[in-house]
Order: sequence, then C-alpha cells, then structure tokens
Amino acid sequence: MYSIGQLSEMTNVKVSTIRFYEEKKLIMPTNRSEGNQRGYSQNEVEKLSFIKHARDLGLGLESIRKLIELNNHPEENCRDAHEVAETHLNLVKEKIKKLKKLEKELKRIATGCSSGVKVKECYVIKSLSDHKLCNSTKH
Amino acid sequence: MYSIGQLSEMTNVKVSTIRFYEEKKLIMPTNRSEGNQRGYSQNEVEKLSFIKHARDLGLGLESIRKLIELNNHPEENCRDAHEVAETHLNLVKEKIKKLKKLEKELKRIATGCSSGVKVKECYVIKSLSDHKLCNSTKH
DNA sequence: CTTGAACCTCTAGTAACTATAGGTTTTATA
DNA sequence: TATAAAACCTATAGTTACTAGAGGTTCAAG
Repeated sequence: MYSIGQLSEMTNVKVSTIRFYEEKKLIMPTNRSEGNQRGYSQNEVEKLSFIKHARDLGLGLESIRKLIELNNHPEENCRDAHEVAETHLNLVKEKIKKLKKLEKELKRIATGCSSGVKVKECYVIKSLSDHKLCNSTKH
Repeated sequence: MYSIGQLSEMTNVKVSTIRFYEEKKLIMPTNRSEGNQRGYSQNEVEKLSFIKHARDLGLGLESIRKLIELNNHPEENCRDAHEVAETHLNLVKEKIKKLKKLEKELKRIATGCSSGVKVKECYVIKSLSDHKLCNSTKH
C-alpha cells in the first residue's frame, strides 16, 4: 500500500494532479485509511504510469480514458486503440510541420534585428506588423 | 470606421475574441456609436493584424503585450523585442525536438499493432503500459 | 415601420492542471 | 506519552486563450 505522496514520487505525477485525475474518474485509490487518507496498490502505480506516459506523448485525457476502457475489455477488437494512436500521430505530424514554418520565420525575424537599434527600426516589430514580409502566414 | 464584425472579417479574428482582447486591454475601439457599438479605425486593423500574426507564431498574450508596449516607445532600445523573439524561437525549437521523438514513438506504436487483433495483445496499449518498450520517455 | 442581422453585456464552459486556505491525520522525536 | 512537523484532507479559485450561450438592444434594408 502506498500513500498518495509515495505514488506521486514513483510516477512523477504531482499529488494535486493525482487528485485531479481521481475527480476525472481516471484512477481511484484502492482504499482509504481510518483517517480517510488514500491508499494505492501496485495496480494503481501501473495505471498512473500508463496515464503519465500517454500524457507525455500528448494524448488528451479523453483519449486516455478510451484506451483504459478498451484495456478493460480485452476480448474486444484492437482497431479502436489503433485508431486513437494513428489519429494522434497525424496531429503530431501536423504540429511539427507548422512549428517548422514558425521556426523559419522566427529565425528570420530574430536575426534580422540587430539589437542596439531603436524600436522605430526594429525588425521584430516590423515583421510582426507587416504580413507582406512573411511567407508563412497560413497555418 | 469599421464595426466589430467588419474588423473580424478583415483580420480573421472572431468577434468574441476581439472583445476578449479588449477585456485583456490589448485593443480598444476608437469610439462607440450612440447605441454603444464599437467603432474601429485603420489603426486598430493593423494592431489586431499584428496580434493575430504574433499569435499564429505561437507568442503568448503577455509577450504580445510587451511588444505592443515596446512599439509605443519608439525611442527605446530594440533589445527587449529581440529577446522576446529569441526566447520564443528557442521554445519552438525545443517543441520540435520533443514532437519528433513523439512522432517516432507513436509511429512505432501505431504500426506495431495490426488491427484485427484482440485488445489483449494490442501493441498500442502494451506500449503505453510498459515504459521498458519505449526509449524516449524523458521529454 | 417592421423585421432580421448584427450588435451589446454578462456568465459559464473548455483542457489540464496548479495553488491556496483552513483543517485533520500520521509519524518521528524528545 | 506528548508534541511538533510533515503529510494528508476537501473545497475553491486561478491559470491561458478563447468559445458559446442567454437575454436584450441597435442598426440598416425594404
């Protein structure tokens, strides 16, 4: 049996976040002490690790809830889980594409401006004001 | 003079978002009609375009506020604006790095699972449960 | 002069937490 | 065993950047 603090340390998930997940019905303590304090078993450690890992991968809580539910019905088809992963993969790909464009433009903006210059001629501000200077506006 | 709807169309910023920015003291209407409706001048069109552009680049409203303030003091040094852009560039670079790792892992996860298989053997769920299978946990 | 689109304010909801207040339980040490 | 500090408890509010809705007013066209 682990306390919420121990669970927190083991999984690198903050105590308040664990309680938040409980409110969202993602993990429940195995039991409560006489003084009403939460007790967790190894099972919960693994479940929370799962959640943490999925969150690190950027999956939303709703997707995670779906996967947990799927996990609870092992006889069912894996197609749904696959779909969750695939959908998320596509989102990530999209994000990377956009961020690369941003990187390019920010680089141009940041280096175009030699610090020491007055704001009046500052390239950063000019660039952000003027869409004509930018070739990657559409995201 | 433009109405809030016209401003919205010109800048591709939703009406409610414009009002939200006003609440946050980022843009004020030039005046109000007798019936209390907002009126904007060309100046505001440009300001909102600036905000929109900076948002598209992922800058937070606080950074944008800083840049606007800098823009209002053209005699000052451009170093601060430069710093805002540079800081943000670094954040973007970091994000790209992380997302690329995620992409790799998600790809592995999504393709490792052949749909049609029962959840019991599903690779997606297995991978998310088991950190040992993953080599890019630390983000 | 009427109707409907566009406007108004104010409140609440979204995601995913984080932080605070004010109080209780557990644990370690004297 | 007493006490003090650390860890826990609940409940509420704040964060970011919006978005949506209710309920009401103003404006422009026909």
